[in-house]
Amino acid sequence: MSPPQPAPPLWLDESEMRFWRAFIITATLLEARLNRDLLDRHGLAHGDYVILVVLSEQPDRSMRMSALAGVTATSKSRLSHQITRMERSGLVRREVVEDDARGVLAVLTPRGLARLEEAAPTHVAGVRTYMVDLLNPEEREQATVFLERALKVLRGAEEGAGGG
Amino acid sequence: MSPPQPAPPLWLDESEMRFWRAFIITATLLEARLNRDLLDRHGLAHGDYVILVVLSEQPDRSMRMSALAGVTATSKSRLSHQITRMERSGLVRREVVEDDARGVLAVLTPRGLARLEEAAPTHVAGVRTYMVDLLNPEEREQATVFLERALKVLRGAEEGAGGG
DNA sequence: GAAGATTGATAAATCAATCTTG
DNA sequence: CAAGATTGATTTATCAATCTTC
Repeated sequence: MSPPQPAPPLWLDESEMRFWRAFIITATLLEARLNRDLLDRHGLAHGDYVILVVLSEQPDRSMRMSALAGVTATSKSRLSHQITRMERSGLVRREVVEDDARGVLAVLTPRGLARLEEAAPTHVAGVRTYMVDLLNPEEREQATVFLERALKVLRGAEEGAGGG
Repeated sequence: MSPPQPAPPLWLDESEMRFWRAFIITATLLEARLNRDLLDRHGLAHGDYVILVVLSEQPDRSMRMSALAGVTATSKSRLSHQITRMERSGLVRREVVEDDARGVLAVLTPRGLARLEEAAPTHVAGVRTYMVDLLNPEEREQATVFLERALKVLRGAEEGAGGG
């Protein structure tokens, strides 16, 4: 047993609160803004865009459903519905995995790739304007270190509470 | 007219991309985790919790709908539906504004306050564990400065594209 | 007619249950 | 029976239209 530690305060002080609010509101507004820009100019939701990007980066332009869900931080159920919609729009197609008939591959279609390339400049411009341009490289590096630390903690916390 | 500026690159480099992904995925997972913790332990959605907090901080424990929508970064339509649900659960009530019969006040009820106080420790613990504890005060201050800069840009970008 | 807010219809996300293969 | 994924029912979010008051 370790000696008794002072418990963390039960409330956030003003500085902590300011930080916390800035983070959560910024994240909310940012996602909404990128989503709106993509939707208005290219008829593509931000969520769909992310999936297209991830698939496009794979050597075979495809990924298993569960892996895709993990990378994009969405539930398997939600991803399944989403891929169904994207399939209907011809952006991706499903394919059964060789050697494991349980597995399903989401595959980027030529049409999906074309739509991605069309929308990418809008997205990149948004990411620059609302985020990247507001930090110099050193600050960005620091921020990334912090965010990846948080990511690690959050990924750890995911275990134990099922990801539906 | 200013002299021609070099255009920003059309793509994100690896460092920018890493930063961007870390941000968006962290934000997604964080909101999901806080939501889940509150829901599982207190039957309260994170969105509802935020509204309760904001109202509780007002001198008269109330706020106009449009102001509340602005502060919490949600659309007026969405807020209206949400307040209706919260009203049904007895967490808030609506009240007409004096001197402007168009205005509606969302008012925190005693029951809403009780539920907030009950849930707060869970939320605070989460915010500490997943965010605040991962930065020292100086880093946090820097991060806040950046986030508030982003917030300003995003709030500016909101104008011109209506908020439902 | 603009500001403040709500409504009802459609679309998307969540939850619990299910199906198939390993 | 666990892993991978889907389905259908319910809940929540979004969109366009509307209503009332200034």
